[in-house]
Amino acid sequence: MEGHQEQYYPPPSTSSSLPLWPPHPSYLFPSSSTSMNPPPLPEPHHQQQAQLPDIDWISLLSGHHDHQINTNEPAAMVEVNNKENNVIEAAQEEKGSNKRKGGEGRKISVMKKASRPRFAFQTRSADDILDDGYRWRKYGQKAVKNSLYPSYYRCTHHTCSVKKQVQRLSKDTSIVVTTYEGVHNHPCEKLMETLTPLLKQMQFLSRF
DNA sequence: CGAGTTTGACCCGCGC
DNA sequence: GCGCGGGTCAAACTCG
Repeated sequence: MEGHQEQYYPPPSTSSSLPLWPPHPSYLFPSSSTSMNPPPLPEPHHQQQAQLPDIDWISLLSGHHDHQINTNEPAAMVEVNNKENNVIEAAQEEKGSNKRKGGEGRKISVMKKASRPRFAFQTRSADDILDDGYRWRKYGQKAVKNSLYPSYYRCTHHTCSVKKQVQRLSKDTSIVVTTYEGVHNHPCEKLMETLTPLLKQMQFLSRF
C-alpha cells in the first residue's frame, strides 16, 4: 500500500447554489472493496459548517487542487484504488476481420496498472448526482453484481479526462457511492461563475 | 440542431 | 484456455 493517503477532491455542492464541501464527515466513510458499514445518519441540521476544513478555494477554483486540505476531521474520502490506472490512448485496430457495429476501428482506452487517483465517497441521498460544479456526460450504465445500475460519467471539458461512477448499494439503496477518477485540469465553471464577482469585490475592497 | 442520455454490443482483465 | 464481469463504445433516441 504505497502512499495510501487521503485525498480530497474539488468541492461538489449538494445544491445548485453555493458549495457545501466536504460533506459532513459522518456522511462519508472509506469505500473499500470488502465491507461498507455506513455510520448512523446524522440529523440534517447537524451539517456543521463550523467544522469545515480550511480550504484554499482560490487554488481549487484555478484548478490547482492536487493538494490536501488541512483538516483534523477523520477520513472523509479515501483513495480507493492504488493499483490502477493509467490511461494510455492507443489507437488499436479491430482484431481480425469481425467489425463492431458501426464498422470502423476505434480508439481504445487501455487501463494500465499505474497511479491515476481515484476517490470514492458515500452519501445517503435521494439524488444520485451530486452537483459538484463540473459538467458531466453520461457514457454508460449497466447492471453489475454488487450495485444495481452504476452510471458512468465523463467530464465534458474537452481537455479533461476525469470520470466518475455513481452507484447505489444493493444492500442499502439509500446510499450513493460516487467514485471520481482523475483530477480536473480546468477550473470549476459553476464555482467560478458564482465566486468570481465576490472575489473581484474582495480584491477591490482590499485596496483600501 | 446540438448536447446529453439510453442501451445493446463489444473489449479486456482476471480468476478458475 | 475459457467464461464471467466490469467498463467502454457508439448508434439511436430524446430534449431544449
